[in-house]
Amino acid sequence: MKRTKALTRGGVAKLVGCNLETIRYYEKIGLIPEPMRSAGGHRVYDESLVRRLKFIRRGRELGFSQADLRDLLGLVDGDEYACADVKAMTEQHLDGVRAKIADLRIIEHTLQVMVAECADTEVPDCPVIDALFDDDGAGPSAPN
Amino acid sequence: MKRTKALTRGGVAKLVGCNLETIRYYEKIGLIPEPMRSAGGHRVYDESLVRRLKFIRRGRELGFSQADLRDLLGLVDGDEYACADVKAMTEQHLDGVRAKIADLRIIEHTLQVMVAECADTEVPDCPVIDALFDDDGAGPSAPN
DNA sequence: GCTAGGCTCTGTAGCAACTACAGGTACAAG
DNA sequence: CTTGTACCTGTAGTTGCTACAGAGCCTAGC
Repeated sequence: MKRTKALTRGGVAKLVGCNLETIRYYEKIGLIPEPMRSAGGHRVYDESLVRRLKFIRRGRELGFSQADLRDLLGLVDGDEYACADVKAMTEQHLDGVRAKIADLRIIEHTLQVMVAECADTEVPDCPVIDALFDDDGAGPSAPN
Repeated sequence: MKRTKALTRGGVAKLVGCNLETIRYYEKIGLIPEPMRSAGGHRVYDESLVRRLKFIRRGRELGFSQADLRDLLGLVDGDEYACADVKAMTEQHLDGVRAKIADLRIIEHTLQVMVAECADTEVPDCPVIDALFDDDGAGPSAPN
């Protein structure tokens, strides 16, 4: 009893919840394998690809880069992946996330101070503009 | 007494602390005006451009997009800018920064839990991988 | 069986925000 | 006057997608 009813790209996109072009893109960059084709050349997917795509999308949601995911999937694709490796990668990624949060908090604070200085009166100079012109080094380590 | 000793692009880059190609790029996208040229075609800058570039770099450090900066600079370039507008833009940006922080904190928490579940023993399944395969909706609103 | 429409195919270009390179020219120091 | 550095131009690469055009497939209704 095969219930797989020939998943199309659009169907997969709907199941996974991503843009259908994203699937072709992931194929191009090698995150997912090239699927079977119908007689007319249309892609035909199976459940395992949906699973893989969900893994990728979830990883992306959590901020893993394509390179990270390539590594993680490489481990998963192996017969037996090293749990310690996965943990190490995740911890490293976690460090990156924390660094980003720290940077953003500095930015938040700086912006907050800038806004707070605005008296909303008709002062000749805008404190926000002044703050932008004066580079007093309250910037994060790596912007964006 | 003019002390402006014909700033070159490299000199400006050094003063501002950015890549020299960035300057040409900002010129291309219209964030800075096209400068004077020497007889041989080399760009010649003055102090006002350095000031403008520092403004842009500082804004970028604080996470303002090019579009934001275009708007801010548009206000500054006007004879008299509306302080309230600047404040509104900054507040809006601040909201965005806070949203990003909130998202990253969710990610941080999720990753932390994933890592914590790793017992570092030889369990057959890796909890991190499992967590990535199971999409239980602990993702942020806007990834990246 | 046939047709209309919707889906999918391909390659390519675009977004942000830069960075880097190649091949050629200007300029400044010695 | 030569040499070496800095600059000039256009273009391509980065990450992570998204959108388009023009063609071809596929299927549901008749």
